[in-house]
Amino acid sequence: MARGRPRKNDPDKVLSEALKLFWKRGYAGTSMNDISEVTGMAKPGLYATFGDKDALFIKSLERYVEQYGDPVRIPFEQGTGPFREDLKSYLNGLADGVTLYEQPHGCMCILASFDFGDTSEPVGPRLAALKSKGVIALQNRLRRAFDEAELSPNADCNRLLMFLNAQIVAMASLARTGVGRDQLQVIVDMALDAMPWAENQGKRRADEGAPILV
Amino acid sequence: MARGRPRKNDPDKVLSEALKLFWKRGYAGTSMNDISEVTGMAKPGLYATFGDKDALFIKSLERYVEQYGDPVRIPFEQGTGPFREDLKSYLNGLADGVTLYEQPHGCMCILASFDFGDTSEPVGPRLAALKSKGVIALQNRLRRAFDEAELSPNADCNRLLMFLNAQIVAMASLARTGVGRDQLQVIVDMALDAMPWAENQGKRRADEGAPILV
DNA sequence: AACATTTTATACCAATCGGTATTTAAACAC
DNA sequence: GTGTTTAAATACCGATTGGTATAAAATGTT
Repeated sequence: MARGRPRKNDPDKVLSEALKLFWKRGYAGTSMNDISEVTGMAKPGLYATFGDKDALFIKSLERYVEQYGDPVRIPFEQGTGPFREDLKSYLNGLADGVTLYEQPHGCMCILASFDFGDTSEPVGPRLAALKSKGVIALQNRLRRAFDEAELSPNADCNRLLMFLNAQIVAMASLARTGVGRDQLQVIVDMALDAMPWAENQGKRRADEGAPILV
Repeated sequence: MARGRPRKNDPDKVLSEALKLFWKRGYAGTSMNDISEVTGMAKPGLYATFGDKDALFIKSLERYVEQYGDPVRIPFEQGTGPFREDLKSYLNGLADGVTLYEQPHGCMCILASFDFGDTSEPVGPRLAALKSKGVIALQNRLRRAFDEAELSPNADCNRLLMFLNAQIVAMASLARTGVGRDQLQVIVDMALDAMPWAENQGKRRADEGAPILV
């Protein structure tokens, strides 16, 4: 065993609880005293273990992405199934992620983006990097689906990227403001139906022709 | 003229500048000292004129909606033109509104929703009422377009309401995180193209058939 | 000029913020 | 046992927060 007085608090658990506090109440709404009380680790211990508040917040963000984002994003990015199924799972997974865990809900990264820009040091740049992982995953999977002819030859991947990203941001934001999982399902379904699937891959409603968002 | 020492600061101008500060830096990020410094009205004057910080914030929210929301929403709700044109003007007006004025951009109501829920007194309920004005306008105009057969008979107005609201929330949130006006145009155009317009009203791209979001 | 009225300006309050110095407790090495 | 090492706990720091007591300045009224 290591020398010295043994730790009372597992830093991993402390970080996990700090994450939840920041996620729930935001950066400004969460004080180091709050974190100390909830985790049981006294303030000097927090500072010795994680650095200052900014550093703890950044570590919380990274942990958030690792714990709640990666398990949904990575299978999507590497998905081999039909793109429509991969995208469906991804969007449903995200809808779950922004509604099922903490209250109030939402995405911690988007919440943080409202407080910090993408530039203000030291949180901004780190946050921008984390957010870009999602956009890049979407971009890669979208491009692959296009190359494999799962999308219409007329599809514009850049515009679709923007559109899908918008649906994701909307779900996260709406969840934060109290909209429930069932309402997010409407967004998921409409986004899927609105995609320009290749002719032979289309699974559109059979009872009619052109209009999609019905 | 009224008795007593004349006012140095016009309360209307003070409120207008307080609004901009809250819009730019959020509730927690804006102190009464900040507002005092920027407006030139000393703190006791602020409290005597507007009440406490919550009251000033609520008045700022109402002023924001009145000054930046109503001029875009009311013409849309009462619009008599083709629905597609009214909606196009509305979405473009909102895209302008969340990018052209303050930096960082976004919608002050949605920003406030991230800090306060729709329930926490005293801001939450007032905020929910302001936000509902937008949803109700959308609902009314959508219903009218459906009744006037500008939308497909198969259209589900409740789902379309959710979808359009999502696009608006997405634009506001993305603008807050730094996305520019030109990128929001993609969302506007795609939302318009994705709507289930009635056959004779459709103004879809002529070069192809079914897929819409291209 | 003297008073009443209203708003200004200064200074101040307790509470909380992020962050730290200092002491005490609990382990291992010898 | 006596050190040494590591972490916990208490108390504290200056700065800032939302909010206010108090007094001075500027007007109209008499």
